[in-house]
Amino acid sequence: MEDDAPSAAARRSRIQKRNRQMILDAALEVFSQFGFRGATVDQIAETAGLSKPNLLYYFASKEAIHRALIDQLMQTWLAPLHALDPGGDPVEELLAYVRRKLDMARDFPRESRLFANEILQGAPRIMAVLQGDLKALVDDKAAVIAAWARAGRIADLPPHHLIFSIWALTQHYADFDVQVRAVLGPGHDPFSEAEAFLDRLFRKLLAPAEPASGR
Amino acid sequence: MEDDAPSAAARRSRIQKRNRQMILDAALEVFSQFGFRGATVDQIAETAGLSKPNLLYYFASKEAIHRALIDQLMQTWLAPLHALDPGGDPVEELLAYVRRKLDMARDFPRESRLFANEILQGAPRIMAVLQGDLKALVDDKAAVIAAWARAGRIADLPPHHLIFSIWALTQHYADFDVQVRAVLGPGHDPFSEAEAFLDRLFRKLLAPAEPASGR
DNA sequence: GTCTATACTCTGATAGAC
DNA sequence: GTCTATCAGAGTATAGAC
Repeated sequence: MEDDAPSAAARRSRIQKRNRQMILDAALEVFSQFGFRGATVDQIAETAGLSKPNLLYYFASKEAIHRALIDQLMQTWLAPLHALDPGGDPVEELLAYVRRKLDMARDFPRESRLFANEILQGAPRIMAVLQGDLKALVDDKAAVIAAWARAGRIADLPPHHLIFSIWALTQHYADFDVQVRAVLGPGHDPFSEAEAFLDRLFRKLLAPAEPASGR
Repeated sequence: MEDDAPSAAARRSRIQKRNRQMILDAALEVFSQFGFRGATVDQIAETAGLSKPNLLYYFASKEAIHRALIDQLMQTWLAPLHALDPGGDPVEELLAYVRRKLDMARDFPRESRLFANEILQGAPRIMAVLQGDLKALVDDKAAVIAAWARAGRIADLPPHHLIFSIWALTQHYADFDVQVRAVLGPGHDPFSEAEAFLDRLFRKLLAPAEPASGR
């Protein structure tokens, strides 16, 4: 994506790696808040503590920084869903997935907002991934969930929309963080409250209509 | 917010009103996609079919257009929650609220994205509303929901987070529309599927632990 | 590798003719 | 009310000294 065979990353000095990482971190901060067009190289450079030309020594263009960030993001973004184990206990597997997604929202809110910004703008730079890798992964896991439902091990819900609901509910706490905090007021810990709430929500939602084992 | 007592709007000619509305519509299109900073006056003017100076004849600045849009938005944004009737049937009232919000997401996706963009950017222009009117309204309705829960008429869930979940799940279909469609693939109607799914989801979630009337 | 200086384009906004 | 022309400033990116 950026250089030739012997790997550009491998040839980088320690200071280069550190600066690249500082730039990417600063860019994440700025892009996630203002979107691609709303962000400026100046702002990123200042946040990174570098001069603008120096920043552009590391990345050829604003576009290149954004691409690097998005590429890096998409790799980790799909990981939690990937980990959904068809062999595990259905309810616990799905609840664990919810927890992983909520952990990501708490620990990487900027990544979540970067993604949200990209989608809001019509996903110009990641449409291919959405229609390709993401769709394939979701279809795959949706089939697993559908099989669980057919076996009566979880409620019979449309698997794709079930996955959407997990995304929506977890990412909301990252993307709409300021609104959540404004409405809750002080003295709340949104994410720990969300963890308990979402656990109850999905436990109740996923419970099969006729319990396999019951009271 | 913009002129003096005898109401600026009342004095406007038909053509002025029409142009103002065209500008606001174009601005909604552009701001909702790119956010405040990412949008350009040029782009709005072109979308509206006006020259840039002509557009700036109607609105003093880019900021003024955005403010007009946001003011207009916040009025309608709170209406669906306002309509939640403490005297109605709890489950049906909440399901009707979900349906209203989903209808808004389907019919006014740009408004939803404008709001999302504003929140993602830290809500600089609407923080006061969030902490003021919105919080007051949510606190009020949360008390209603809490009372329903205490009476055993719905499940005992944290009311604020229940409201957040309604926002998250409905707005997701507007804000992340391109992702939803990319993942579902062709031949789907996301909103009608969502309507059925969310109805089931909240019906199941809200069902009280021990049914008041039942089999 | 990093900086200063600068080229050049885009953007918000205004002046002034019609 | 609408347009052409234009300004000042911000924006991306590059040249070239160190």
